[in-house]
Amino acid sequence: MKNFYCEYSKFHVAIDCIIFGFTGGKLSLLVQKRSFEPAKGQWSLMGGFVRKDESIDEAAHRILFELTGLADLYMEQVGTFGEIGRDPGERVISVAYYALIAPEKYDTGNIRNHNACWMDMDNVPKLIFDHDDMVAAAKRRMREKASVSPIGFNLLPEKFTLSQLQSLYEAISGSAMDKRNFRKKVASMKFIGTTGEKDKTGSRKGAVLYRFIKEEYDKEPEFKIL
Amino acid sequence: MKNFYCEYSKFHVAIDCIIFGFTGGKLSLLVQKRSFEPAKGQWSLMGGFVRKDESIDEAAHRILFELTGLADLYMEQVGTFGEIGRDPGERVISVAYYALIAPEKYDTGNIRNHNACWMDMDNVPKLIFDHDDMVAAAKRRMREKASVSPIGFNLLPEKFTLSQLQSLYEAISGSAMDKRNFRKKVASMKFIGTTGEKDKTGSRKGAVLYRFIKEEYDKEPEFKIL
DNA sequence: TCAAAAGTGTTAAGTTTACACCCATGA
DNA sequence: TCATGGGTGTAAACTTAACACTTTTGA
Repeated sequence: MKNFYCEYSKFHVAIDCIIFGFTGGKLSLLVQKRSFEPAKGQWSLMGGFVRKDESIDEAAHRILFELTGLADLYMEQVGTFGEIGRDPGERVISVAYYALIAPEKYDTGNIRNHNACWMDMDNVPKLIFDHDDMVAAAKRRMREKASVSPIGFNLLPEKFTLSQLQSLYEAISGSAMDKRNFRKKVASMKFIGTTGEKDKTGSRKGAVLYRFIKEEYDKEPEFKIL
Repeated sequence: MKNFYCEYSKFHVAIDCIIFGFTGGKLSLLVQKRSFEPAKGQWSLMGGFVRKDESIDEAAHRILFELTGLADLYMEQVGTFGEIGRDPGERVISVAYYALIAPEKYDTGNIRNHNACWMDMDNVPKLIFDHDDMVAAAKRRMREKASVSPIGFNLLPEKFTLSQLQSLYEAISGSAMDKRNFRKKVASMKFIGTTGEKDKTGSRKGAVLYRFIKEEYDKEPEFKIL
């Protein structure tokens, strides 16, 4: 026997990316008008096929880079979707990843080139195949992770106000929070510190700008919000 | 263009199963001596390749059935492992699933036929390839899920004592619990009810046997232990 | 009769929730 | 001067954690 494996079937393996953004107090999703058959012209997640010379994580980063021009996005695998008929074109097994992208990093030009656009999270059109399931799974996973790990900062600009931070977590959890209780909790987190600067764009009074201090978090990596 | 997909690479896709058991107050793992190259004779997870005519979930159930003879095990996908050199034989992308198996269901004969055996959880030998990573990920996922959903009962016999239940959750969480606090919590869960029977094997006095009442749980599906 | 596991309540500490007003500023 | 978002503390409700002795019974 030269190679035990060769008698088994091989499959196309794809990556699909659920790309979350946050602007104007709302979560949004980056979706794409599909430019090839099957389902050409319909809305879908950004995706692509895994190549021989890359791991699946590398493939996910490459695909995301092609669309956004950004190489260092926070990404996490959600799960793999392998129903037989999920892609009517041909059997494809697809690994879903979610990514978090900060508004300051949006490269509108690059995104437009790919027929992609941001859609308000609770107003996403019907997507092709099982992409709606992928989005649902990604939301669930992202929410769980965000409640227990400081990944949310990847959705905010480097410097942010406490009101922004609160509205982010309200959007993630889908429920309103008490301002004073929220600020009390933030005050107890040494890894969220003031920059000394003020943001005057959001109010007449101006709000203090805070930042996430990774070095502090790494000293004592505990996080619990929501 | 006849088929847009055909220019892309195809991959072997495998399933690897992390099979958890619980006996004698300890979690255990079902591992297998590999009967083919590469890495023949070394310890590995139970696995197999996905076939053309089945979804990946179906493949996972099939593989588990071949080993255990059981069709209705609790299973959940952990994640997909796709590093290029993870299998030195050939490029294989592998989807890991964990399964929970109750001691009363152990079919020792069938398991032996597959060169498989139960290993005490914190005494598992070094496994091939990235199987140790898979086990670590599965443990993490199983613990998280078990703390918030009543999947643990899949590791117990139909009828169990409160001491058994407590030692299960101690094993899952890796930390001791207070007996009175634990029983208080259990008492507040309407979906854990007494059977009226007693188990005399574990002590002279005998302990009341309880059971998980799915119908009750479904009425008000909330669970929080640990 | 005694060893071994089963069973049983109370209190203190900590956490979470609810709640309302003053401040600073630019228009 | 006033409309707008920014900022601040306290008390009650609830949850969690700590803790030790009595019961039953087979060997």
